[in-house]
Amino acid sequence: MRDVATVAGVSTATVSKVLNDRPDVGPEVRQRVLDTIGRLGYRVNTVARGLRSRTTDTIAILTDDLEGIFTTALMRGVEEAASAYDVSVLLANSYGDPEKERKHLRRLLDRQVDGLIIMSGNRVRPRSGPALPLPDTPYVFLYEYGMSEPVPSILPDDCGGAALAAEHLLDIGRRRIGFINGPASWEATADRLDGLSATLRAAGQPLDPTLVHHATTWSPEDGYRLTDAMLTRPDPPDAIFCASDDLATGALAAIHDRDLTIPGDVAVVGFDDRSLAVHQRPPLTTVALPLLEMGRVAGQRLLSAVNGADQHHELIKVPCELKVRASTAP
Amino acid sequence: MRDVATVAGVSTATVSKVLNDRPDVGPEVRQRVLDTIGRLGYRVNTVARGLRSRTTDTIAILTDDLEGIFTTALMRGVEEAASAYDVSVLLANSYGDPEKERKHLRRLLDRQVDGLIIMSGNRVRPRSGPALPLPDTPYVFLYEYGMSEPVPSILPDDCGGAALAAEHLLDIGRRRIGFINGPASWEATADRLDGLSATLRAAGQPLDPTLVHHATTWSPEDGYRLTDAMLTRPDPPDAIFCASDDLATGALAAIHDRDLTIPGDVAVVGFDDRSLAVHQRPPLTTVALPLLEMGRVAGQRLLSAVNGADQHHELIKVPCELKVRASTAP
DNA sequence: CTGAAAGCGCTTACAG
DNA sequence: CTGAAAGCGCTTACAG
Repeated sequence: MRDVATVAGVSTATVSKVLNDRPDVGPEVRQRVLDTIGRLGYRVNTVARGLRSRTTDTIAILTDDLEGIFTTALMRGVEEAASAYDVSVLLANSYGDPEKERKHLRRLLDRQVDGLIIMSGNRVRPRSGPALPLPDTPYVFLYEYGMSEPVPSILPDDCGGAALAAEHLLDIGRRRIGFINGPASWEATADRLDGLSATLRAAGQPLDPTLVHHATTWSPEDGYRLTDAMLTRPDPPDAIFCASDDLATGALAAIHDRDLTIPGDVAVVGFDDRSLAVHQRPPLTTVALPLLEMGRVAGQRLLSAVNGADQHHELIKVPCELKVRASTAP
Repeated sequence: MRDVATVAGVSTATVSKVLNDRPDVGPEVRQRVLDTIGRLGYRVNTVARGLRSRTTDTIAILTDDLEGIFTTALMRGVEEAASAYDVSVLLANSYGDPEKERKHLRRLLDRQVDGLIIMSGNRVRPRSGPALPLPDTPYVFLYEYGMSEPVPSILPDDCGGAALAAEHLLDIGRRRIGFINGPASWEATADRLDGLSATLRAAGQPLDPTLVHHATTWSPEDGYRLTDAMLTRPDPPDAIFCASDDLATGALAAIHDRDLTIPGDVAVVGFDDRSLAVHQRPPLTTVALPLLEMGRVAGQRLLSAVNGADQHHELIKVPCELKVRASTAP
């Protein structure tokens, strides 16, 4: 920078002003400085800038599960939002261990990160506050939520997603809708049941409680078993909504094995929109978790907090999207 | 830091020495400083340290595919290695776009990262050098390789992995081994064929060329089709090795559908060890890609380069591991 | 063994 | 509109 100043015949203060697009620089001086910077290939030292300006243009993702099936899509959303503002993203993995979380937080604070995204790669559930108090550093929760911390939590709208599935099944004329829910220990399952049941009730087609099952695992095997059981009834369902694509995969197999047609005899809708959904035979209609968008929202909310926006306790539910495929569309 | 110095009655230079475990501090002074640091809850400012010491204890992962199926495991390995040395990891996603890669590199260099891991989340293949010359910043390639850059590339040992599968099948007495390879445009497929064929030849049981197939996609459907074709032969194989778990999934289904037993009539081995492998019926024996270990090795090699170790052009092949499950073990 | 001084590369009041 | 000066919070020769 001193070199640039010397060559351009100005002070380093002026170079700095040009670099930071300050208005108080004359146009011809600005141009001269810009030219010199280009000619010399000068690049700002972000570390020095950070020391002086007390802001590092860096945020961190602290996750409990770097290998969760939803982690990458969430991270990509965050990275996208951050990159758009020339903010870099640090990655830290706590493995869900509070001790590791504390160590990472300490390191990240030492590094003067501007903000933190505390993220689960796993499932929506409440969690306690950060393992270290963060009085001066904004943060948000992503795909999990705080109970009382004065920050937003970014979540999928599971209830609304299930409602989309319900409306779609009603639209295509289904009247007996079976529901295979996931393990009750997953909070999202309650929301998905609520969305389905409220929508059907509002349409005057209340859910038959004997057609509602809680699987004990998310596996295709459970989906198969529960679907098969429903198909043996004298009054089998004409549609089955599954709370995950894995369950739905099992449902498809069970329907096939009984030589029923999909969606002719039984329509099937999944949840999540994992990559396997589109590869089913027939391709599976499913409710897509808005992971990318959730990541983006988390990044944007965090960055506005970094820039001084107020934060308060808040659950932000990002809408899901229905992907209609052949398992409901003949 | 000045506060600590004042309270402990020493100079900031001494505090710094204590912080950095320099030997030239008296034991009682050291203890006094340590106590004061604890009492005041002092934390070093990494940014200031970085400015002065010209090292940031930060490396970056620059990937072309943040959502690749192998990305998270690779990243976790890198994160683990870095964390062990108290080094932080920045994440950047180029989407495989050289222009984006250049932009990210520029930003990362401005941030004075100590080193870079240039990673594919996709597949092994050669690539050109970094989109920006990196004269002063060490880097390594991960899950892809440079043609001539003087740096190591960390890759899976596909050839050795296929050899493991071959040895295992010979061990359990199989003599007619079919091979369903992936699309030839993936470099790894050549290595996997080599490993299989060399091992069988060495054992005096050369591969029957009519039992070697190149699928056009990695999909279960292709695995099904090619397996089914082999099973209609008068001399069907007693084992099928597939170059991916997805292909193997199709193979399992085809064998089932012909009412043959696994592994009794036909043993099946996959490749990759994706999570679906263990959930097959029967659970699938497969060659595990050493993703975690590859990430670790990449991190360690990079960090030793950061610490001054010499680098040269080198392909580091990390051994795969055979996971024996019920599809070969009765 | 300890400390005074310089300096890493910037930005920011402030004076002119 | 431009620049001299101070300072962000550390570390590092160097002197004692």
